Amino acid sequence: MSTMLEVAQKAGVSKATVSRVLSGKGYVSEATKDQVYKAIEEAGYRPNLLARNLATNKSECIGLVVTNTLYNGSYFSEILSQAAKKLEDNGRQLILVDGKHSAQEEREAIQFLLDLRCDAVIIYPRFLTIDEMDEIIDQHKQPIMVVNRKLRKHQSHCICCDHKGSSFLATKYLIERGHNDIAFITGALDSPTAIERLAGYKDALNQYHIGVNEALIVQGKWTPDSGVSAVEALLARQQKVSAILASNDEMAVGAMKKLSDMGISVPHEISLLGFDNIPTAPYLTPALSSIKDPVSDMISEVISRLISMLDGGYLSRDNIFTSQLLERNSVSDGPFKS
Amino acid sequence: MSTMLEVAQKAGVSKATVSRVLSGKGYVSEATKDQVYKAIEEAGYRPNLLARNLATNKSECIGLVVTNTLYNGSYFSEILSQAAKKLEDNGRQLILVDGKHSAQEEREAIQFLLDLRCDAVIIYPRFLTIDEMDEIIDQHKQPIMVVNRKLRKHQSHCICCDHKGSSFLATKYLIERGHNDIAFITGALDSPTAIERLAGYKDALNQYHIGVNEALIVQGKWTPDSGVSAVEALLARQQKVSAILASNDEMAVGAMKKLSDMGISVPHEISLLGFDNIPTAPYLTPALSSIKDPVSDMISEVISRLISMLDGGYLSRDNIFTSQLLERNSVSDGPFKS
DNA sequence: TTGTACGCGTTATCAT
DNA sequence: ATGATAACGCGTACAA
Repeated sequence: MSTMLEVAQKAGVSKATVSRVLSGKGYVSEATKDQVYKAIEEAGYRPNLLARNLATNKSECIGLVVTNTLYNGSYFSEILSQAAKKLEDNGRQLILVDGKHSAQEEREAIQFLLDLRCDAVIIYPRFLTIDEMDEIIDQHKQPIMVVNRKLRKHQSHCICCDHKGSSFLATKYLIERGHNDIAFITGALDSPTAIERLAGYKDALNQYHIGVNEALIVQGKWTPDSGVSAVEALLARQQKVSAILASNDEMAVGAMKKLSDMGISVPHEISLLGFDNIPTAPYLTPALSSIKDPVSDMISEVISRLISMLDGGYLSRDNIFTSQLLERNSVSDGPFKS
Repeated sequence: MSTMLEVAQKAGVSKATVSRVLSGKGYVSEATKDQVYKAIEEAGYRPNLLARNLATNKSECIGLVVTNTLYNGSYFSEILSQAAKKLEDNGRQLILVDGKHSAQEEREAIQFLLDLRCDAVIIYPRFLTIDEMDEIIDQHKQPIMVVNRKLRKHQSHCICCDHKGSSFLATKYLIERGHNDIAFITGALDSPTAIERLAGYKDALNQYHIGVNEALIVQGKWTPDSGVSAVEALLARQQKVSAILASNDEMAVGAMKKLSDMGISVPHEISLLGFDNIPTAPYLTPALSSIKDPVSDMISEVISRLISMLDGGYLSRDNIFTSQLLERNSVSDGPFKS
């Protein structure tokens, strides 16, 4: 690992000059510039980012915290893909660290990124509460953006979408197609998203004067397997069911698997809806792709915002993604039979 | 951002003492220890990792480079999940950076990680050649481990598995069930993995004296959509087909979608196999889950090795994962009908 | 047991 | 246009 000093000596100049050549800041003659470049080449020199970042207190990279329980989600790769691509265009590096599985560890992950002097950090939280995050944002100078949670205090530091509204629309869609007995598979209920989607379902039923039948609501855990179990539980309850709305695609896939094992052809005898739009799900039934995954859109938006904060001035929009997503989430018709 | 110096002053001691308290190295009396901790608390002090790493030339974290074209793969989340969990137990941080989409950029990603002084870096390469990687490993002191590629020179720095063998077994499985007209959907042929799987297919056919019919081989691109296209291409060729082997699950899913659109029930009229074992695929047909994804196993193994290199001495096993995987890849029976 | 002083590799502010 | 030199925040011999 050769240092700047070695390069300087090889080139017969001072450290300062080498630094100028590398940064492009300050005047330096073409002649010495060439010498320096040659010396860099010869020495196989690489700037030490730690030293540079220590001196400048910047790092040209932004951090992302995701709890590793979410790594399993099929849409997770989509998130990363989005984020990396967007940042790439901006010349910054995305670095991902694991939020593990507790509020404390999510906190530490954020700290780790900040301790590395990331220019900003994005968190897709799972355990931290809104108030905790508001507090964390207060305590740090670097921008900290929160995805999929509506903060109380720092509204411009978060971005979220209307899960309740989407769920409402999905339910409404089924109702309008003549379904009165719509079962609902929830996500894990420690998740705000799960709760909101459940609320949207209930709202729609109430609004159409159908009424909520608790026996039609079964608790899932976001996984395909829990979708299978959910259908089993549903059957055990002996309820009449003409449609099932699952809180995400993976559970919908599991549910469909179970139904199909029992000889029930999904697109015909029963309607089945999921959210998210994971890569392989569209091939299961067109109905599944009718609602787009909002998460990657949120990531995309948050990065745009971050970039303009870091590069441009400090404009602080309020979070407004809700209405746009609601619009997009309108359910398409598709070859649906009830 | 308070510094160590501030803490020292608050506690009425020197920087060195604070440093000792934090690191646990060297003697320090309980009394001053308490004072220091109190001062740390009051100041809300956080060690600056850049400074620390710069001074020690270590970082307690290891880097992972994955080309973002692979982010889309459904098994990608599995890789991360594995890696993060394993490292978590070891008290290290995993940081992921994007290898983007060229050899040059993969190179830069590795450099970035090294420049950050990661203790080691793992690369799941897509564009770098074996020789280039051997050279990179030569040039750096930090361990650089390569996944899914067999290096020429640094055999102990890579880990791979026998894609050809797996493919051979899968093909053999179909042959033994009476199939003589087995179509094969390749992956993108710029991928060594794709080529090896194709080779395994051909070997099996030859070994059983069935002979390779080029008209039954159709080129895919790893995606579900390309699986659909592949089946379409196959049909256009008017060949007799009783089974299809796809080079990964996503293409298998696409293929099944197409077949099912045409009214062909997959488990009955035709056999369909994929690799990988992605989360939602098992629900499509049991056949798809018959061959396990080797990638996350490789990652897991490489991390184990890395940990013993970093923590323990420098034992250098040769890469030997092949045989184990071959064993595991044996195809299960499942409700398969030909 | 604690403090001093120097080094880690850069950047940045002065002079020159 | 270029060169000293002081930060940046921390670790660590060495001395006390």
